[in-house]
Amino acid sequence: MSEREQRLERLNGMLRRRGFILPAFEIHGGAKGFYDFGPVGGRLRSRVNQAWLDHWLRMGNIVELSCPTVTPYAVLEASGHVGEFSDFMTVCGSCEEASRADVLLEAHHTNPDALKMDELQNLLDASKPECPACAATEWSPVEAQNLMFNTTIGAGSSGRQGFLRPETAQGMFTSFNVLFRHFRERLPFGAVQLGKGYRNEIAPRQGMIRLREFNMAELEYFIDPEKKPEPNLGDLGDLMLTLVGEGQEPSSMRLQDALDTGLIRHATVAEFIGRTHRFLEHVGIHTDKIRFRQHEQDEMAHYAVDCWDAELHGSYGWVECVGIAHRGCYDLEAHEKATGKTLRARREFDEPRTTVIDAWTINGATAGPAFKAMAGQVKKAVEDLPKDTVFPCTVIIDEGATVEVLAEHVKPNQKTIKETGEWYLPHVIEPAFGIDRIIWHVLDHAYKEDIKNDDKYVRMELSDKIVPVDMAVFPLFEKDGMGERAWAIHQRLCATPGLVSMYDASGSIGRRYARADEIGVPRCVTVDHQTLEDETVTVRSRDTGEQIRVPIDELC
RNA sequence: GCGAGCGUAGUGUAGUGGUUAUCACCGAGCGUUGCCAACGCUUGAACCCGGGUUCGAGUCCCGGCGCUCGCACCA
Repeated sequence: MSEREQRLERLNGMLRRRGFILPAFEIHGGAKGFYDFGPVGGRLRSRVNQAWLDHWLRMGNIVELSCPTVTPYAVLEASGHVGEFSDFMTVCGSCEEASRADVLLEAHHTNPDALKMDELQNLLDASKPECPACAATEWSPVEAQNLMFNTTIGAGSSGRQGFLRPETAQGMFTSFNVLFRHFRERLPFGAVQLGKGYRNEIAPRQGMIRLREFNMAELEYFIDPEKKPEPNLGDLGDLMLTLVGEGQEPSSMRLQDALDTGLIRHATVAEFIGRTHRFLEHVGIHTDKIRFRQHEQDEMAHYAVDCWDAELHGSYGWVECVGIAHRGCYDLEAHEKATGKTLRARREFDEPRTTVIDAWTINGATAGPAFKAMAGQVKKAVEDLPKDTVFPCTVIIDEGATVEVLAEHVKPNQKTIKETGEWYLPHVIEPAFGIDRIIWHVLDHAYKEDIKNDDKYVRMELSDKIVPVDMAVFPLFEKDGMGERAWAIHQRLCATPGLVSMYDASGSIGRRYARADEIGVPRCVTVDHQTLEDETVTVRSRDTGEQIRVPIDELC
């Protein structure tokens, strides 16, 4: 086993032992792809979440949403997830063998793979294929079976099919009109959401890297595709980043240069790459272990137009932890199509545009009875004819048919249309963060093994911004009133909003410092005899071991 | 999903069908100790689950679950 693998085993053991992250439901045999954040990790996770929220909310045009994790079938069908992630299954009523519905129906349809679920159901009911296992012809209702977790919304036969969401994004897209009103109809703006996402992975691996239930944090940032974003990135532009362009070797360059040379194709994408880098650095990711990699064309998800991943380097090599995707108008358009609702923003023209129409249209009173069902298409065709058309004439309508249009069917069409603006589908830039993967790398990067007295001495060099425990309070001994004094200080610290303290009185003082170092407590407060006399304590720093004496009142 | 290996206290482990399952760290209590994993005593805690073979199973067999790796899948 390599030294890297041994370190990984020691790290994993410590994370379990000290309550950072642990396999879930272990006393029942465990469940693949599910982890608990323990008594230490739970606080770490919420601190990282809060840091992430603060990071985006400071932009000033971002709001936070919280949408359900249970999502109706139709939403994810519209988004493309059902089609992209699903097979349709049905179970034999006799032998309970599961079969793919489209495969059963191959003899009854030229391309059953393309059918929607209800079409498959209808065809299955109509054609009654034989079960390949037992030749029975009774089938259970068709169900979508894929990487999304299935569930039923409501009871019994009145239940609707739904899924646990595979991403938080869709709830933000379906909320677009609410967001648009909230922001006084002015783009750009964004919505963020922190929450659980679910994917029924075939093979969860590598601990926290591939989970079935995971913490996601996504920003959907809506922009006007015709309005060029500010090409000057300001101080973000000076960030030196490791970038891996499509088909290229990694190279280090200024973010502004990457945008100016066209390596990064869109200024807002570049801006978010910079902001993402800052966030990762803020929570304690080592900047020399961050790189941004552009997706290959054939690698991009079904919705993406351009995509960069933030990859972090750790015990599992380079792992993608953030995806920054230019999704175009894919999602809003998809939900528009599926629902018939409008999900658009308004763009006012600098000058009102007037269109003068001086041509022909149909005369409804005569053309209606003459063309009946085709009248609508005839109208469209006639309105496309030039002004100098002479009737009667032959026009070609949509379906390729030709019709004879007489003079009595038409009348001159003269009008002036004034438009002050237009409705358009905004484009979306989406930074999507895998919080668990980021936390894993925060822990991996913070884990330090020093040698002390020939032993490995473990210290988590976590950022103060996200440490699970801010201070630990120790009585030198639990006697002469030192224990009571220390407990009172501990309670006072815990009563300070945003501060977490830990009390520890067991074992020698050195052992307690070691325990605190192992979970990354930045400062340890020790109550000794002098405390009882002058109300001061020693404060010892995690990374230097230095101690200073401070009055209790100045602790917080 | 397929194949291979593995599964013993909180952690790391020993255990070649036969006592009360080994050792270390660890946790808790007491004592000692005036600030960096100290020491002594006491104590806590495990054979993944289920079935089979056997007089007897941690050990052998079968199934499940979990872990690791490879392939496949996914992004």
